[in-house]
Amino acid sequence: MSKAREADGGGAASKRIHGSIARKLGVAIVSGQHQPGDVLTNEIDASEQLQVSRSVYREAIRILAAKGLVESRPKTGTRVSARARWQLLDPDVLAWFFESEPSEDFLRELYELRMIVEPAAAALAAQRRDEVQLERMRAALVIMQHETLASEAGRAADRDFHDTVLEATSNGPLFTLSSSIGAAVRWTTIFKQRHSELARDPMPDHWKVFDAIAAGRADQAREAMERLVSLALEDTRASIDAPADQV
Amino acid sequence: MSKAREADGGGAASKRIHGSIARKLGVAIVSGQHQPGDVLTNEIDASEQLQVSRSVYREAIRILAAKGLVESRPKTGTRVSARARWQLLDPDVLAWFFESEPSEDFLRELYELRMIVEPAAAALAAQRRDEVQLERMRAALVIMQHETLASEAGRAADRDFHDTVLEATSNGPLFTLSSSIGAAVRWTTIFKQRHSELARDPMPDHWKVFDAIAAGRADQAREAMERLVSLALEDTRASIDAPADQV
DNA sequence: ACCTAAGAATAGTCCGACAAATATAGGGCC
DNA sequence: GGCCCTATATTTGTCGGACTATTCTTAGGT
Repeated sequence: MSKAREADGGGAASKRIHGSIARKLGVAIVSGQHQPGDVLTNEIDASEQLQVSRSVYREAIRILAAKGLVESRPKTGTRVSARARWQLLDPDVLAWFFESEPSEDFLRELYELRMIVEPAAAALAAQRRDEVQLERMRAALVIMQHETLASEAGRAADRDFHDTVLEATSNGPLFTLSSSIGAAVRWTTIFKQRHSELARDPMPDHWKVFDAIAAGRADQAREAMERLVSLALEDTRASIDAPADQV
Repeated sequence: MSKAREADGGGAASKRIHGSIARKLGVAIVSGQHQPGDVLTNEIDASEQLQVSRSVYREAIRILAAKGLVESRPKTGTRVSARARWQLLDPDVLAWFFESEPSEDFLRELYELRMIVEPAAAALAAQRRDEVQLERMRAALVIMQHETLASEAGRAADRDFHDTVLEATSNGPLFTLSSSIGAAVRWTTIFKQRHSELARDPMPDHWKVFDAIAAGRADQAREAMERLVSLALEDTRASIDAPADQV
């Protein structure tokens, strides 16, 4: 599982060298390979081992520090920060988590967050969405229905739907969570698909959310989204507990 | 208002030069001085204007890029990203916002987020808190009661209480929001205090939340926290709408 | 036993050069 | 005349090395 993952691994962060170094170190940290408190190899040796210049290595460290994963001080060196300081909702950090088979606990916690945020967001979206957003939600669900979650296009449409709901809240900080929730949706969906197709058809739940938002019924939208997320959680949990099909 | 602000301005990020440059640019961006889409001065000229080496300037840019504020590409240069990409919940980004008088809309959005997250967190905390966390909440409230929100110690205790509630959810991603919500609490409280003391005594609301969490009553904790946040919102709104006392 | 000063290790900063990427403009071809 | 392709200029990206500032540690002095 430490093999190159093409889902997003070659994507945004790893075009430049400093980005790929940051990703490599980030994955090593969030996967527990470097524990909080551990001191990293000093810049000179580390950059030598990684075959990059010290400048590049330093820029990678700056990225990690900006996301709360490490802290640097002269003489002491660069050490992994306490987990409480990690920006777990940062899209990159989240992506790094999912590059190395996250723990079941972590998945559960993410679902818990979705369970808090998404129903409330759906309620706000029902009150504030405009026609353009509504149309985008509808289009996303249509694509999702045709393509199913087995294809990347279908999964992208799923994320697009959830993103647009967040966007329709007209709440900037809340919308920031869409990249986090989107990441959670993306990876957990892949987990589900990895096992047998015992997963239920997700479309009826999605349409109910959409209809409520379209009708402007906040409470109904909240409840529909609650059902959607909790059912998704059940499916994910089932596919984790179940003996793997193709390991 | 562009004067050095000592509340946290000289604190964590600005000891090293690259940190202070990142902060300076970050503030310029979130305050609208550089609009999304704008291209920043090229590295050579910019570092010259700022009187720092190009390496330092580049590390500052890496920090901003890690937080989603800018994107760099050869030939095109470094440009301010669309607002939707900004990691608005990052503690540093939030701090930069509050260094330059955030808009009323932004405050309202943050309260809306608190209104979604904190009641749910209180409910979870009621079910999961351990004795140590309970004791820390109690101690924080005692300090808050003695010091009042007029002193920094009192405000720190207030933040500590809210932090501990988040922590008691035993949910890592959720706890990540504590630094964001803590920042919101910190600055909005200062706003309230800036005006006349028409603010209500916040202690009864806080104690009700505490009692519910101590008793393990999830629903009661949720409702108490809902009241607490919505009353705080009212106070903040009132002190913004009211003619300023000392401008 | 405690305080103080010297030393060592590390990140931080600076500089200058070259490489890679990419948008743009210009020339050649159809 | 219009389109494609190539050359070029601009900007970030990468490199290597030197020197500085910070701070932990250790040895020495009181």
